[in-house]
Amino acid sequence: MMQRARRAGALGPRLERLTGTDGAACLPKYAGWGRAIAREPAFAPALARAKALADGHRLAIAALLRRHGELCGCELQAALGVSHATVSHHMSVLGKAGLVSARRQGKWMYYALRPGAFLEIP
Amino acid sequence: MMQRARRAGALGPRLERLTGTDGAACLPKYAGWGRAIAREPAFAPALARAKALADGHRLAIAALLRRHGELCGCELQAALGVSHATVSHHMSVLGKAGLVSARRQGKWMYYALRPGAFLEIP
DNA sequence: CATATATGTAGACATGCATCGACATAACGG
DNA sequence: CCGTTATGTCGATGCATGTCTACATATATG
Repeated sequence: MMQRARRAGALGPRLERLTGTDGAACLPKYAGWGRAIAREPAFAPALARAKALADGHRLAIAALLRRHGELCGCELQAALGVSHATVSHHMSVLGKAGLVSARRQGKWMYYALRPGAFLEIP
Repeated sequence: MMQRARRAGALGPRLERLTGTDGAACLPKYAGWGRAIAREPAFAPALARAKALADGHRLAIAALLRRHGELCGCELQAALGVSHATVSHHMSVLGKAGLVSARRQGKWMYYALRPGAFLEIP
C-alpha cells in the first residue's frame, strides 16, 4: 500500500515530488522504516556478531578455529602474540555473540567455532 | 607433518606434553599460524566488511537496502534520524568495504546492496 | 600442602571512531 | 544567474573499546 508508490521504480524523492507529497510529509514513514529494522528480532544478534568479528584479533581467532578446529586459550595466545588477558577478553566477546563454544578440560579451555558462525544482513 | 600431531584429537598442549616437546618450543609454530591467517588475501577484505557492518546505523542501512532496494541518501537520513554528514560518512565506509554500490541521478545518490553483501570467516 | 600452569577479572590507559556543525560542491528550478 | 536541495568534506568532541598489568581462581603435580 504505502510501499507501492515507492517500490515502483525505486525513485523515492522524485516520486514524492511528482505525486505532490512534499518531502517533509514522508519523513515519519521513513523513520518508521528505521525503527522497524532496529526492532527486528534478528537485528541485535546480527549486530553483536558483526561487532565480535570487527576486530583483527577476533577475526583471526575465528579463522584459526575454522582451519585447525578446537584450540585452547594458550595456543591462541601464542598464535596472536598478545597477553592472556586479551585472549580471555576476546573469547568472552566471541562467546557472548554466539560465535564460539567453550569447554573446559583440565587446565585448558577449548574453544571451537559454532555452526552458523557467519553474518548475513538481517 | 607438524600438523599431524596437533590434529590428532585437537589436544594441543596435552599432546605437546606427552610427546616430550615443551610448550615454549611450539610457540614459533603457533605464531606462524597467526601470521599466515593475517596475510591471507581474503582476510583484510573480510575484516573491512565486518568493521563496516559493526555499527548499528550501518547495519540498519544494509538491512533497509535489502528490504526496499535502492534508496537515496535523504531517505536513509530520514530513516535513521541522523545528520546528512553522518549518512555520507557511513555510505563511504560501506562503499569502500565493497558492500554497497552508488550511482548518481540528478541531485540524488542512489545506494544499493552489492551481491555478496555478507560476511564469512576467511 | 606448595608450586606451576592456564585462565578469569578488575582497573587504568590509549587509541579508534561515530557524531555533529560549518563550509564547499553539484544539480535542478526560478 | 541566484536560490534551494542533496551531498561531500573537514575539524572538533565525546564515547566505546582494545590492551596491558596486577591480582584472583582453578587444576594438575611434586
